[in-house]
Amino acid sequence: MADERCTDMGEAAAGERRQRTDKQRNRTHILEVAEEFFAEQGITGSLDAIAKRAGVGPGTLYRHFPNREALLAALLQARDEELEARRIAIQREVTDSRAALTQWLQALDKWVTAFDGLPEPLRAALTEGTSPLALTCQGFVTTTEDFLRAAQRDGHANPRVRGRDLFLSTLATAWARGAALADESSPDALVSLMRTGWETPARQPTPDSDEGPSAP
Amino acid sequence: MADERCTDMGEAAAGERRQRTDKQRNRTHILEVAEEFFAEQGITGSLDAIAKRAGVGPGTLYRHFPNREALLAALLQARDEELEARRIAIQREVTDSRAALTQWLQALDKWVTAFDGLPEPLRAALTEGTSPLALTCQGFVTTTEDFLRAAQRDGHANPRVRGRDLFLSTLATAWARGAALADESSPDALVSLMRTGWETPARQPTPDSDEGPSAP
DNA sequence: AACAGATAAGGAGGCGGTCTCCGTTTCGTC
DNA sequence: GACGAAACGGAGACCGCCTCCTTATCTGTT
Repeated sequence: MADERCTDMGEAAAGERRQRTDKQRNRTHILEVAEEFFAEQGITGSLDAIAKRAGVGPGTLYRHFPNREALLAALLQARDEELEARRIAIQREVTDSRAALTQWLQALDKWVTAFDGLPEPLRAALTEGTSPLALTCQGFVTTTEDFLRAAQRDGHANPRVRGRDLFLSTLATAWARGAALADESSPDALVSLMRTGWETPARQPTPDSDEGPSAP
Repeated sequence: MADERCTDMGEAAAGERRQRTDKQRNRTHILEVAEEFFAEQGITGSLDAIAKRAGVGPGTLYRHFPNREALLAALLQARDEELEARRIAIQREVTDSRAALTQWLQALDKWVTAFDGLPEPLRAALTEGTSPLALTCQGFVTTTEDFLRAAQRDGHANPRVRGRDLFLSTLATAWARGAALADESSPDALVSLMRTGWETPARQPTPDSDEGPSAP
């Protein structure tokens, strides 16, 4: 999004030298290998190991992707586009705003679960803002807000809930799924817990004051 | 809980030799230092650094606490007792089962937030079961189940929710709080989202089938 | 009080991970 | 082809976890 090294060939803008083909090739190959590697071992696997498997030196890997987050961001970019496409599809096809929000959250959940351990760096990106992942996240928060606003307008969602809360919840749910308490029913349970949380605007929320703890 | 090295002095059971006083002293001192250290830097700080700050060699630290989890577990033990006391207090004083569950969840949340980054190893302990933290967690899940059952009996809680889901949610919420999206309102928002999830048993949950995604 | 045996402390060092620096190679251009 | 810029490779610095073996310390006994 930010720069154009994702364009197919490294075409120089003006009279500048063209990007070297070996660089492009290496980049692509590293990404392929990393994708496979992260899919196998989760995102905490050794970067040097990825370099080795890709048949390049560590230096090469780190020149292309200065750290794990950068690599992750590049890897996620393709999926970003998928998700964006999904967003457009939902907005075009799904007229019921409640169903639209639900489907968007499902899509988001799937994106967030692309690799094992992904929620952690995403959360970190959210706070630090310096990560290459941060921008993407922010965009999806905004999208979530759009869907949410529509659902709220139609009375399908609790008006006090915010888009970022929903995004964070999705992240947290995906994170928790990593545990699942050795029990496959928990993931669904959490999702529906969260859904019940945002979905019903009908009931008056219980006043907070009536059961504050007397102990500190 | 499992062994008795928590007894005040290292009194031997039978004709066995007494525990050396320097060992006891070191253990205590390491714990003090670790508590301070984790409070400052979160639980991911270097263990060697703790040993250094405590003025002992790394070997000494690792003999007392074979890994980070063991150290954490020892550190948490005092707080376990606090939480247990709180449980008893709630069960004794709070008659309304809904308020009791809420207060218990608050206490749990506080315990889980004792140190920065704590939710992560707790979640891991939950799945792997081999961790010294696992037993404690399991106990708290059970307690949560007790409170929840009571609330469900009185019609205050959704009967489909399970104790472990609530525990996991608490964990996940605490985890998310680490991010908070640079925004102090999110933590509360998540907690209330979750609460709305378990609290209302009145509404019939929307059938899942009506809005499944058409896309894969 | 001194001794002997058990017990614990200390810390060097192995391992594996991240990341950097610089000599060498490869590529695009003239 | 030859030249210069660009990219590569990998040795190695640094750090964190953890182990192993030597040395120091403590405890119960004579």
